[in-house]
Amino acid sequence: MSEMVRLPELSLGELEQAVLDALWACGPMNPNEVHAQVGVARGISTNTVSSALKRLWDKGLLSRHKVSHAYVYEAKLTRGELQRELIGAIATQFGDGSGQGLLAAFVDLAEAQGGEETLRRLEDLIAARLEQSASAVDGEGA
Amino acid sequence: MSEMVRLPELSLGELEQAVLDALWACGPMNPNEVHAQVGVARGISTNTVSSALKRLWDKGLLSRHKVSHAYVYEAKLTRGELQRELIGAIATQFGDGSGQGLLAAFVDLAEAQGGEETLRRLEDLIAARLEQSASAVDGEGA
DNA sequence: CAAGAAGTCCGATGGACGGTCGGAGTTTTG
DNA sequence: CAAAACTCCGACCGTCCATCGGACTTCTTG
Repeated sequence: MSEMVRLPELSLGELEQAVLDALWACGPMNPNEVHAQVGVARGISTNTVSSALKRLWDKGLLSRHKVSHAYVYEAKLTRGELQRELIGAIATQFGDGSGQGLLAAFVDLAEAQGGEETLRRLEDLIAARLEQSASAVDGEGA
Repeated sequence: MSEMVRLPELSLGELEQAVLDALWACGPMNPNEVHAQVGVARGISTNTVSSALKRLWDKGLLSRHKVSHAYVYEAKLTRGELQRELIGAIATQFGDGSGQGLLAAFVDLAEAQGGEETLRRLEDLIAARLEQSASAVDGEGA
Protein backbone atom coordinates (compact mmCIF):
# COMPACT_ATOMS: atom_id res chain seq x y z
CA MET A 1 0.00 0.00 0.00
CA SER A 2 3.00 2.18 -0.42
CA GLU A 3 4.08 2.94 -3.93
CA MET A 4 2.47 0.76 -6.56
CA VAL A 5 5.12 0.42 -9.22
CA ARG A 6 3.26 -0.15 -12.51
CA LEU A 7 3.68 2.79 -14.84
CA PRO A 8 3.61 5.42 -12.07
CA GLU A 9 4.05 8.46 -14.19
CA LEU A 10 2.42 6.95 -17.19
CA SER A 11 -1.10 5.96 -16.34
CA LEU A 12 -3.25 8.75 -17.64
CA GLY A 13 -6.92 9.41 -17.19
CA GLU A 14 -9.13 10.14 -20.14
CA LEU A 15 -9.04 13.88 -19.70
CA GLU A 16 -5.32 13.92 -19.18
CA GLN A 17 -4.92 11.98 -22.37
CA ALA A 18 -7.12 14.36 -24.30
CA VAL A 19 -5.22 17.32 -22.95
CA LEU A 20 -1.94 15.78 -23.98
CA ASP A 21 -3.32 15.13 -27.44
CA ALA A 22 -4.43 18.72 -27.75
CA LEU A 23 -1.02 19.93 -26.70
CA TRP A 24 0.58 17.72 -29.31
CA ALA A 25 -1.81 18.94 -31.95
CA CYS A 26 -1.75 22.66 -31.20
CA GLY A 27 1.54 23.23 -29.44
CA PRO A 28 2.03 25.24 -26.22
CA MET A 29 -1.19 26.54 -24.74
CA ASN A 30 -2.51 28.11 -21.58
CA PRO A 31 -5.35 26.52 -19.62
CA ASN A 32 -7.92 28.64 -21.33
CA GLU A 33 -6.81 27.56 -24.76
CA VAL A 34 -6.74 23.94 -23.77
CA HIS A 35 -10.21 24.32 -22.37
CA ALA A 36 -11.39 25.67 -25.68
CA GLN A 37 -9.95 22.60 -27.36
CA VAL A 38 -11.08 19.80 -25.07
CA GLY A 39 -13.15 21.36 -22.32
CA VAL A 40 -15.95 23.04 -24.21
CA ALA A 41 -16.81 19.90 -26.14
CA ARG A 42 -17.07 18.00 -22.89
CA GLY A 43 -18.99 20.71 -21.16
CA ILE A 44 -16.55 20.87 -18.29
CA SER A 45 -15.25 23.90 -16.48
CA THR A 46 -11.95 25.53 -17.22
CA ASN A 47 -10.85 24.68 -13.72
CA THR A 48 -11.17 21.01 -14.47
CA VAL A 49 -8.86 21.38 -17.40
CA SER A 50 -6.44 23.32 -15.27
CA SER A 51 -6.35 20.49 -12.78
CA ALA A 52 -5.53 17.98 -15.47
CA LEU A 53 -2.81 20.27 -16.73
CA LYS A 54 -1.32 20.56 -13.30
CA ARG A 55 -1.47 16.82 -12.71
CA LEU A 56 0.31 16.25 -15.98
CA TRP A 57 2.90 18.82 -14.97
CA ASP A 58 3.33 17.13 -11.59
CA LYS A 59 4.00 13.89 -13.38
CA GLY A 60 6.73 15.50 -15.38
CA LEU A 61 5.00 15.09 -18.70
CA LEU A 62 4.53 18.81 -19.23
CA SER A 63 6.73 21.85 -18.86
CA ARG A 64 5.38 25.32 -18.19
CA HIS A 65 6.48 28.91 -17.95
CA LYS A 66 4.68 32.06 -16.98
CA VAL A 67 3.85 34.54 -19.64
CA SER A 68 2.07 37.37 -17.92
CA HIS A 69 0.09 35.98 -15.08
CA ALA A 70 -0.71 32.67 -16.66
CA TYR A 71 1.16 29.49 -17.31
CA VAL A 72 1.70 28.19 -20.79
CA TYR A 73 2.00 24.43 -20.82
CA GLU A 74 3.90 22.35 -23.31
CA ALA A 75 4.42 18.63 -23.77
CA LYS A 76 7.92 17.57 -22.83
CA LEU A 77 7.75 14.37 -24.85
CA THR A 78 6.61 13.81 -28.37
CA ARG A 79 3.99 11.25 -29.13
CA GLY A 80 6.66 8.84 -30.28
CA GLU A 81 8.75 9.37 -27.19
CA LEU A 82 5.86 8.65 -24.93
CA GLN A 83 5.11 5.52 -26.90
CA ARG A 84 8.70 4.49 -26.47
CA GLU A 85 8.47 5.06 -22.73
CA LEU A 86 5.28 3.08 -22.50
CA ILE A 87 6.62 0.20 -24.52
CA GLY A 88 9.80 0.24 -22.51
CA ALA A 89 7.77 0.04 -19.34
CA ILE A 90 5.84 -2.90 -20.69
CA ALA A 91 9.06 -4.59 -21.67
CA THR A 92 10.37 -4.15 -18.17
CA GLN A 93 7.21 -5.24 -16.43
CA PHE A 94 6.11 -8.09 -18.59
CA GLY A 95 9.46 -8.95 -20.05
CA ASP A 96 10.59 -12.54 -19.90
CA GLY A 97 14.14 -11.42 -19.41
CA SER A 98 15.50 -12.08 -22.85
CA GLY A 99 13.37 -9.51 -24.53
CA GLN A 100 12.65 -11.99 -27.28
CA GLY A 101 9.04 -12.19 -26.28
CA LEU A 102 8.49 -8.50 -26.70
CA LEU A 103 10.09 -8.45 -30.11
CA ALA A 104 7.98 -11.35 -31.28
CA ALA A 105 4.89 -9.80 -29.77
CA PHE A 106 5.49 -6.60 -31.63
CA VAL A 107 6.06 -8.25 -34.95
CA ASP A 108 2.92 -10.21 -34.36
CA LEU A 109 1.00 -7.03 -33.65
CA ALA A 110 2.38 -5.27 -36.67
CA GLU A 111 1.26 -8.11 -38.86
CA ALA A 112 -2.15 -8.39 -37.26
CA GLN A 113 -2.83 -4.70 -37.59
CA GLY A 114 -1.27 -3.77 -40.88
CA GLY A 115 -0.52 -7.01 -42.63
CA GLU A 116 2.47 -7.66 -44.81
CA GLU A 117 2.58 -4.11 -45.95
CA THR A 118 3.30 -2.91 -42.45
CA LEU A 119 5.81 -5.66 -41.95
CA ARG A 120 7.71 -4.51 -45.00
CA ARG A 121 7.59 -0.94 -43.88
CA LEU A 122 9.00 -2.00 -40.57
CA GLU A 123 11.72 -3.88 -42.37
CA ASP A 124 12.64 -0.74 -44.25
CA LEU A 125 12.73 1.23 -41.03
CA ILE A 126 15.15 -1.23 -39.51
CA ALA A 127 17.33 -1.38 -42.59
CA ALA A 128 17.54 2.38 -42.62
CA ARG A 129 18.42 2.49 -38.97
CA LEU A 130 21.05 -0.17 -39.36
CA GLU A 131 22.56 1.64 -42.29
CA GLN A 132 22.57 4.95 -40.50
CA SER A 133 24.15 3.39 -37.49
CA ALA A 134 26.89 1.74 -39.54
CA SER A 135 27.77 4.46 -42.03
CA ALA A 136 28.38 7.57 -40.01
CA VAL A 137 28.10 8.52 -36.38
CA ASP A 138 29.11 12.14 -36.68
CA GLY A 139 25.97 13.79 -35.41
CA GLU A 140 22.90 14.74 -37.33
CA GLY A 141 20.66 15.09 -34.31
CA ALA A 142 18.62 18.17 -35.20
CA MET B 1 -17.07 10.11 -14.84
CA SER B 2 -18.60 7.20 -16.61
CA GLU B 3 -16.26 4.71 -18.15
CA MET B 4 -12.68 5.88 -18.32
CA VAL B 5 -11.36 4.27 -21.46
CA ARG B 6 -7.60 3.82 -20.98
CA LEU B 7 -6.69 0.17 -20.81
CA PRO B 8 -9.76 -0.93 -18.86
CA GLU B 9 -8.96 -4.57 -18.66
CA LEU B 10 -5.27 -4.03 -18.75
CA SER B 11 -4.24 -1.80 -15.92
CA LEU B 12 -2.93 -4.12 -13.27
CA GLY B 13 -1.93 -3.41 -9.72
CA GLU B 14 1.31 -4.63 -8.31
CA LEU B 15 -0.17 -7.65 -6.66
CA GLU B 16 -2.18 -8.59 -9.70
CA GLN B 17 0.98 -8.39 -11.75
CA ALA B 18 2.87 -10.60 -9.34
CA VAL B 19 0.05 -13.12 -9.34
CA LEU B 20 0.03 -13.21 -13.10
CA ASP B 21 3.77 -13.71 -13.14
CA ALA B 22 3.49 -16.58 -10.71
CA LEU B 23 0.82 -18.19 -12.85
CA TRP B 24 3.04 -17.86 -15.88
CA ALA B 25 5.96 -19.33 -14.03
CA CYS B 26 4.24 -22.21 -12.27
CA GLY B 27 1.18 -22.93 -14.37
CA PRO B 28 -2.36 -23.43 -13.04
CA MET B 29 -2.69 -22.95 -9.29
CA ASN B 30 -5.31 -22.56 -6.63
CA PRO B 31 -5.37 -19.52 -4.35
CA ASN B 32 -3.44 -21.32 -1.68
CA GLU B 33 -0.63 -22.18 -4.03
CA VAL B 34 -0.48 -18.67 -5.38
CA HIS B 35 -0.36 -17.38 -1.85
CA ALA B 36 2.60 -19.59 -1.16
CA GLN B 37 4.32 -18.10 -4.19
CA VAL B 38 3.64 -14.42 -3.80
CA GLY B 39 1.67 -13.93 -0.59
CA VAL B 40 3.99 -15.34 2.02
CA ALA B 41 6.90 -13.24 0.88
CA ARG B 42 4.73 -10.15 1.16
CA GLY B 43 3.27 -11.16 4.46
CA ILE B 44 -0.27 -10.78 3.22
CA SER B 45 -3.24 -12.98 3.90
CA THR B 46 -4.43 -15.68 1.56
CA ASN B 47 -7.67 -13.79 1.19
CA THR B 48 -5.84 -10.89 -0.32
CA VAL B 49 -4.36 -13.16 -2.93
CA SER B 50 -7.77 -14.62 -3.60
CA SER B 51 -9.16 -11.16 -4.24
CA ALA B 52 -6.45 -10.42 -6.74
CA LEU B 53 -7.14 -13.72 -8.43
CA LYS B 54 -10.82 -12.96 -8.66
CA ARG B 55 -10.22 -9.47 -9.99
CA LEU B 56 -7.95 -10.88 -12.64
CA TRP B 57 -10.63 -13.41 -13.50
CA ASP B 58 -13.26 -10.66 -13.65
CA LYS B 59 -11.06 -8.83 -16.12
CA GLY B 60 -10.92 -11.88 -18.31
CA LEU B 61 -7.22 -12.42 -17.91
CA LEU B 62 -7.62 -15.69 -16.05
CA SER B 63 -9.73 -18.79 -16.54
CA ARG B 64 -10.72 -21.07 -13.69
CA HIS B 65 -12.40 -24.39 -13.02
CA LYS B 66 -13.38 -26.15 -9.86
CA VAL B 67 -11.40 -29.14 -8.77
CA SER B 68 -12.96 -30.30 -5.54
CA HIS B 69 -14.25 -27.33 -3.71
CA ALA B 70 -11.66 -24.90 -4.88
CA TYR B 71 -10.95 -23.03 -8.07
CA VAL B 72 -7.79 -23.55 -10.01
CA TYR B 73 -6.81 -20.44 -11.90
CA GLU B 74 -4.85 -20.28 -15.11
CA ALA B 75 -3.60 -17.43 -17.28
CA LYS B 76 -5.60 -17.15 -20.49
CA LEU B 77 -2.91 -15.18 -22.26
CA THR B 78 0.77 -15.85 -22.54
CA ARG B 79 3.25 -13.21 -21.59
CA GLY B 80 3.75 -12.40 -25.26
CA GLU B 81 0.05 -12.14 -25.91
CA LEU B 82 -0.45 -9.74 -23.08
CA GLN B 83 2.42 -7.66 -24.35
CA ARG B 84 0.75 -7.61 -27.72
CA GLU B 85 -2.50 -6.46 -26.16
CA LEU B 86 -0.75 -3.77 -24.21
CA ILE B 87 1.20 -2.50 -27.18
CA GLY B 88 -1.96 -2.56 -29.25
CA ALA B 89 -3.70 -0.48 -26.65
CA ILE B 90 -0.87 2.03 -26.69
CA ALA B 91 -1.01 2.16 -30.46
CA THR B 92 -4.71 2.91 -30.31
CA GLN B 93 -4.48 5.47 -27.55
CA PHE B 94 -1.37 7.31 -28.51
CA GLY B 95 -1.34 6.51 -32.16
CA ASP B 96 -0.96 9.36 -34.60
CA GLY B 97 -3.31 7.62 -36.99
CA SER B 98 -0.81 6.34 -39.47
CA GLY B 99 0.83 4.01 -37.07
CA GLN B 100 4.17 5.15 -38.35
CA GLY B 101 4.99 6.75 -35.06
CA LEU B 102 4.58 3.54 -33.17
CA LEU B 103 6.71 1.59 -35.57
CA ALA B 104 9.46 4.15 -35.38
CA ALA B 105 9.17 4.32 -31.63
CA PHE B 106 9.56 0.60 -31.35
CA VAL B 107 12.56 0.42 -33.60
CA ASP B 108 14.05 3.22 -31.58
CA LEU B 109 13.45 1.33 -28.38
CA ALA B 110 14.87 -1.88 -29.77
CA GLU B 111 18.01 -0.07 -30.75
CA ALA B 112 18.30 1.78 -27.48
CA GLN B 113 17.89 -1.36 -25.44
CA GLY B 114 19.71 -3.99 -27.42
CA GLY B 115 21.70 -2.13 -30.02
CA GLU B 116 22.35 -3.35 -33.53
CA GLU B 117 22.28 -6.92 -32.43
CA THR B 118 18.67 -6.65 -31.41
CA LEU B 119 17.86 -4.76 -34.56
CA ARG B 120 19.24 -7.59 -36.65
CA ARG B 121 17.37 -10.15 -34.62
CA LEU B 122 14.21 -8.18 -35.22
CA GLU B 123 14.98 -8.10 -38.90
CA ASP B 124 15.29 -11.87 -38.92
CA LEU B 125 12.00 -12.19 -37.12
CA ILE B 126 10.26 -10.10 -39.72
CA ALA B 127 11.88 -11.92 -42.60
CA ALA B 128 10.78 -15.22 -41.15
CA ARG B 129 7.27 -13.95 -40.67
CA LEU B 130 7.10 -12.60 -44.17
CA GLU B 131 8.34 -15.88 -45.57
CA GLN B 132 5.91 -17.91 -43.55
CA SER B 133 3.09 -15.67 -44.61
CA ALA B 134 3.98 -16.00 -48.26
CA SER B 135 4.58 -19.75 -48.43
CA ALA B 136 1.59 -21.46 -46.87
CA VAL B 137 -0.81 -21.23 -43.97
CA ASP B 138 -2.13 -24.75 -43.56
CA GLY B 139 -2.35 -24.94 -39.81
CA GLU B 140 0.31 -25.53 -37.24
CA GLY B 141 -1.54 -23.83 -34.43
CA ALA B 142 -1.10 -26.26 -31.55
C1' DC C 1 -3.41 55.12 -7.84
C1' DA C 2 -7.99 52.92 -7.01
C1' DA C 3 -11.85 50.19 -8.73
C1' DG C 4 -13.48 46.76 -11.67
C1' DA C 5 -12.93 42.84 -14.60
C1' DA C 6 -10.69 38.71 -16.12
C1' DG C 7 -8.30 34.71 -15.39
C1' DT C 8 -5.60 31.30 -12.71
C1' DC C 9 -4.45 28.33 -8.84
C1' DC C 10 -5.51 25.95 -4.35
C1' DG C 11 -8.40 23.07 -1.78
C1' DA C 12 -12.36 20.16 -1.07
C1' DT C 13 -15.76 16.66 -2.78
C1' DG C 14 -17.33 12.45 -5.25
C1' DG C 15 -16.57 8.16 -7.80
C1' DA C 16 -13.63 4.20 -9.16
C1' DC C 17 -10.05 0.94 -8.47
C1' DG C 18 -6.57 -1.84 -6.06
C1' DG C 19 -5.07 -3.86 -1.61
C1' DT C 20 -6.48 -5.72 2.62
C1' DC C 21 -8.99 -8.56 5.51
C1' DG C 22 -13.00 -10.76 8.67
C1' DG C 23 -16.83 -13.66 8.64
C1' DA C 24 -20.16 -16.90 6.30
C1' DG C 25 -20.71 -20.87 3.48
C1' DT C 26 -19.25 -25.23 1.49
C1' DT C 27 -16.62 -29.31 1.23
C1' DT C 28 -13.69 -32.84 3.08
C1' DT C 29 -12.67 -36.07 6.70
C1' DG C 30 -13.08 -39.41 10.67
C1' DC D 1 -22.94 -36.14 12.32
C1' DA D 2 -19.34 -33.10 14.23
C1' DA D 3 -14.91 -30.99 13.54
C1' DA D 4 -11.63 -28.95 10.65
C1' DA D 5 -9.94 -26.80 6.54
C1' DC D 6 -10.51 -23.95 2.91
C1' DT D 7 -12.71 -20.72 -0.18
C1' DC D 8 -15.52 -16.82 -1.54
C1' DC D 9 -18.36 -12.54 -0.53
C1' DG D 10 -18.71 -8.13 1.31
C1' DA D 11 -16.76 -4.13 3.65
C1' DC D 12 -13.05 -0.78 4.73
C1' DC D 13 -9.18 2.10 3.61
C1' DG D 14 -5.99 4.70 0.74
C1' DT D 15 -4.94 6.52 -3.73
C1' DC D 16 -5.96 8.52 -8.16
C1' DC D 17 -8.79 11.02 -11.58
C1' DA D 18 -12.61 14.25 -12.59
C1' DT D 19 -14.94 18.09 -11.06
C1' DC D 20 -15.68 22.47 -9.27
C1' DG D 21 -16.12 26.80 -5.87
C1' DG D 22 -13.69 30.37 -3.72
C1' DA D 23 -9.50 33.23 -3.04
C1' DC D 24 -5.70 35.46 -5.09
C1' DT D 25 -3.09 37.85 -8.60
C1' DT D 26 -2.90 40.56 -12.54
C1' DC D 27 -4.53 43.49 -16.26
C1' DT D 28 -7.36 47.35 -17.75
C1' DT D 29 -9.21 51.94 -17.33
C1' DG D 30 -10.51 56.60 -15.56
